[in-house]
Amino acid sequence: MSTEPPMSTAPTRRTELLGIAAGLFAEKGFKNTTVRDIAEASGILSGSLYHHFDSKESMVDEILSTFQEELFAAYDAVLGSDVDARTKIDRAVRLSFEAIDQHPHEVAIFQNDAGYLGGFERFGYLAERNAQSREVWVSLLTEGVESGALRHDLDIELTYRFIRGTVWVAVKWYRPGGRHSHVEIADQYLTILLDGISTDPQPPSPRERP
Amino acid sequence: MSTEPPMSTAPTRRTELLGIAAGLFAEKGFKNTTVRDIAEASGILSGSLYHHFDSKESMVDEILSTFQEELFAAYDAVLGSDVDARTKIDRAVRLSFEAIDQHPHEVAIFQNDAGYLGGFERFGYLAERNAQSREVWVSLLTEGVESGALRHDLDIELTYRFIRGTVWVAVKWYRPGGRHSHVEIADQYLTILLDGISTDPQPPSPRERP
DNA sequence: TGGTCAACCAAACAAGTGCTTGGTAGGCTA
DNA sequence: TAGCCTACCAAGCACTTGTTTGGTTGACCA
Repeated sequence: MSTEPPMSTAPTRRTELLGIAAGLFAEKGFKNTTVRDIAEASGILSGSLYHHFDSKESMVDEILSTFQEELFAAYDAVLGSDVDARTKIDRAVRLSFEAIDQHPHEVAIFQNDAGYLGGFERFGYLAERNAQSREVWVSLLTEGVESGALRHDLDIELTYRFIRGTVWVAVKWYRPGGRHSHVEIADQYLTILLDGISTDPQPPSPRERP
Repeated sequence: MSTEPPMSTAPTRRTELLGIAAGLFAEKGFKNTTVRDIAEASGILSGSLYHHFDSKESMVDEILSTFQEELFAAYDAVLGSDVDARTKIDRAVRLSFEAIDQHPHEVAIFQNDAGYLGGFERFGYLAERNAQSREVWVSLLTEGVESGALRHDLDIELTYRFIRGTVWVAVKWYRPGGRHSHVEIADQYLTILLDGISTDPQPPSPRERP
């Protein structure tokens, strides 16, 4: 928004600094990260940051908006693809875990600081993206129920919230290169989400309580 | 820790202030809430808070430790109860959603600020409680698999993380007195968790990818 | 050789931060 | 009535915060 990002793929100092800032924001939170922290991690003084960015806020802004744009383009591609509902849900889940794998800092910042940042007018797009995400999932789940792939007694709103929560919270414990790849995690979650953890699946009628 | 809490059930000024602080911490985060915010919401000046507490940190400390003690006592009761594994899991899930209903501020603070606070020696018990929570769920799930109630191919560690994520993240959208009661939410989640959202449950073998 | 420019330094400023200090009003009790 | 205690005020201190300003360095280029 402020300075023109370069078209080349070579990382400029600007993008380098953004990466360092993203790591700190993700680790300690936006408010808890000082410009002096960012500067020190970059090997410069805090004032020098203002040669590249006009505020600390504009740093997160650029980090988040860039990421969100990419992410939602991917969601839209899934939503518009010509496959059955179950496959779309499968792909959307995998897409999310893949985003956590490839952009853990950005996801963490959004997960932890969207509430605080959303209070500023400048970050109004965060709430919009949130609504957009809801629409994507609700329409996927609705399509699934109507096509008969998903149980008819599903509360779509709640199901969406469950899925969203489980998927994105994973950024808190997932570590790239750790015990499970993001593909394995998506496999496991999809199995549980679609078929449950129980050995004796019961017909989709209200279960009795123990 | 500092001053003796009263035994009576009548809310003293101290507990009243703690409640106000908890609400602000939950809404804006610990670091983003100033002692002047708390004082203003309480109708006093910031310095007057230090008649009741010796630091802002000790306020969250008391808020969190009190809650955690209560919560884990309840978990221990479930773990030690003489019922089958599936019932225990059912109860543990319901217990968690009930905690969100009755202590939303405390849960939100733990959810949002445990990472930051955990860095201080004083809050080491947060990590301990985390480990304790893991042990509770891992033993519940293990018991479930061994008793044949749960699929034998479950990755217990991942399943625990999925459950924990879904349950506690609900504090971000759940509102007491809202569209769904915490009991209804627990019903829905247990249905999905145990039996899945799919209409045609497949045998617990590795599913093919689309 | 002189000019331009990105990248950075050194030093400061104003606002906000948690917390301290000395004092006071009013109720309770001996 | 005197003493004590809880709850608070008024004012400030030391420090941290994001940000600004004017200047410096070195690479590149005509």
